[in-house]
Amino acid sequence: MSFRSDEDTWPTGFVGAVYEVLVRRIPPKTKSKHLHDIVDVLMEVLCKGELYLDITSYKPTLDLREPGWPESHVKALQISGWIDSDKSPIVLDGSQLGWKRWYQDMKLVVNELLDRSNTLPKLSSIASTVSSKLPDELNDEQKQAVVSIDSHNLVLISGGPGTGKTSTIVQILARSITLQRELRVALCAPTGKAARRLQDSIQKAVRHLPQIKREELSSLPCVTLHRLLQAGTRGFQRNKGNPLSLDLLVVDEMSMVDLALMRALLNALPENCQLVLVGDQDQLPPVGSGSVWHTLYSEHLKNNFLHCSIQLQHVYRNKGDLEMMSRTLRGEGLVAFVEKSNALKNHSNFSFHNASLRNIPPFISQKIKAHNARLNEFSSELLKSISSYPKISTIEQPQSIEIADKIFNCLDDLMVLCPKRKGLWSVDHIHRLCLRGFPEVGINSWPEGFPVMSGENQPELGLANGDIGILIGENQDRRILFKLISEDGKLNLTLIHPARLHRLEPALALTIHKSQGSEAKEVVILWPSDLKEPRIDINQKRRLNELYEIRLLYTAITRAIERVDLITPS
DNA sequence: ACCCAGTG
Repeated sequence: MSFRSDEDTWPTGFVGAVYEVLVRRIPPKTKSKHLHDIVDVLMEVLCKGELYLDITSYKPTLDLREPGWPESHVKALQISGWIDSDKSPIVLDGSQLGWKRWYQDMKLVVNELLDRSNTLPKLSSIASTVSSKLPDELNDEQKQAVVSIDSHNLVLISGGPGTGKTSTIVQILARSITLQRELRVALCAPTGKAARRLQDSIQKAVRHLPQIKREELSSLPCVTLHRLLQAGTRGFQRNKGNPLSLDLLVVDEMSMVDLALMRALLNALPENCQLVLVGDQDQLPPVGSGSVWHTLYSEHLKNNFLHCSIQLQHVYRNKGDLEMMSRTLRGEGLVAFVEKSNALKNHSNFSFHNASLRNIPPFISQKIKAHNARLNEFSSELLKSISSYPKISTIEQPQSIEIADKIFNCLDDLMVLCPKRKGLWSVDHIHRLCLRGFPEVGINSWPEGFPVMSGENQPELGLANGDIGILIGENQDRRILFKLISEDGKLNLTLIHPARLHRLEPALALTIHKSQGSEAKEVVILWPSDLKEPRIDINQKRRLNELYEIRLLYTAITRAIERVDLITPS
C-alpha cells in the first residue's frame, strides 16, 4: 500500500478503515482486537505527524478495544506475523513501534546523513593550507561551525532566534568561495517567504565582506526546496538520474522539512556535494509527516551527530520580558508561561490581552490603523516623487528610492500573526475586519499603502511565493511595489500592474507558518484558543498537542525584536 | 491546521 506525505488530509473514514485494508492485503496469522488497537494507535500518532512511538512511555488517548496496553498488544503483534517478515507492515525496534516503510525511510535518511557527515570534503586538503584566521566578530561557537565545513561533508547548525545563524551561513559561504573559485552554491528554505528572507539577510550581511566576495555572494540563488528540486505533478525532476549540479547547498529552517521532501533532496544531491542544514528544534514541525530535524536531535540519535553538529547558544538580542517569556515557554511549557504572564509589569515589552473572538481589541486595531496610515502616507509620498508615473516599472530616482526604502522599513515595524488561515481570528478574519471600510471585494478597493502578498512563484517577474509588496496609486494607475533581487544580485524596486499577478492576497496578517524566518519590531499575536485550559491529565496526547502549541507560539513570539502583544479569547 | 506546487 502506498502512502502520500500529506496523510493528514485523509478522510476520517479511510483512517478508520486502515486496519480492514491491511488485514485484506496482508492477512495476519491471528486476527485480534489487540491488533486493531495497534493500528488505530499508530494512526493516532500519524495524525500528529509522528511515524512511530515509544511503547514504554506512550499512553493512547483513544478508547482501546482491549485492556493491557502495551504488553498484551505487543504479544498479539508478535504472534500475528505482522512484524517478522519482509511483507510485514509494522516494525518494533526496541521500544519503538512504527509503520515499517516510514520507519525504514527515516532510518535510510539518518544513515545517509551519517555517511555524509563522515565523508571528507574535496576541499579539506586545500583548507589545511589556507590561513585559518576567521573574522573577529564571530564567537567561538560560530567559528567552530565555519571551520567544520573543512572536515565534514555534512554540517548541522542549530540555534534559536538571534544566535547569528545567518551570519554564520554567510561566513561559511565566504570561506568556501575563498577555498575554491567557481564553487557552485545554492541556498534554500521550505517556504517562499523564508527563502526570500534568507536572501535578504545575506544581502545585508555581505556588506561587511571584501568587494569580490560580496559580489559573488549577493548573486546566489535562494529558492524554495520545491523549486530547487523542480517539483511538478510527476514528482521531482531533480533526482538520481538528474542530480543537482552543486558543490555546496545550505538549507535553512530545517525544522519544517518532512521525510518525503528530505528523501527527495538526498536523492537529487550528488555524493560529493557539501550540505549545511540549519534550523531551530524549538520551532515548527513540518506540515507533512516525519520531522527529520527533530528526529536528528532526538535523545537516542543526537549523539551520533555530535561530531558535525554545532549548537549556537549565545543570544545576541536581549529583550527583557520578551526574552524571558520565550525562554519560559520553550523550557517550562504552557503552564509556567501563563503563570509568569500574570506577574508581568505594566510597562513590560510583553503584554497579554483578552478580547471577544468577534472583534479585535480597539487598541490593537488602532495600532494596525496607525501602521496602515504610515504606509499610506509614504506611498502617496512615493507617488508624488515619481515624475513619470505610471509609465515606469523600475524606480531609479535616488529620492524615490529613499522613500521606497522607508516603506519597506515601515513594513517591518509591525507583524500580525494568526495560527490559522480560516475561522475566527484567522488571517482571513483579520483582513475582513480591517478592510471593512472597503466594501468592494478586490484589490482595487483596498487602500493605498496596503501590504499584499504574491501567493505563487512567478519567475518571469522575478517574484517568489511569499513576496510582499505595497499598493501604490489608485484605479487604473494602481501598481504594486516590490523589492526584488535581480539575477546579478542588485536590489530592484519594481512597480508591477496587478493584472500581471496570478494570485494576490492581503498581507496585513500572516500565518505563523509563513512568518517563520522573518521578524518585525512589534508582533501582535491573535491566539484563538485558550492557553489557560487546565491540563491536569498528563497523558501523551495532550503532550503532543501541547508540544505543537508551544512550538507554534514560540515561533510567533520569537519573530519580535522589541515587543509582543498576545491576545487570547475572553 | 499549517507548507509547497501545478491543474481540472
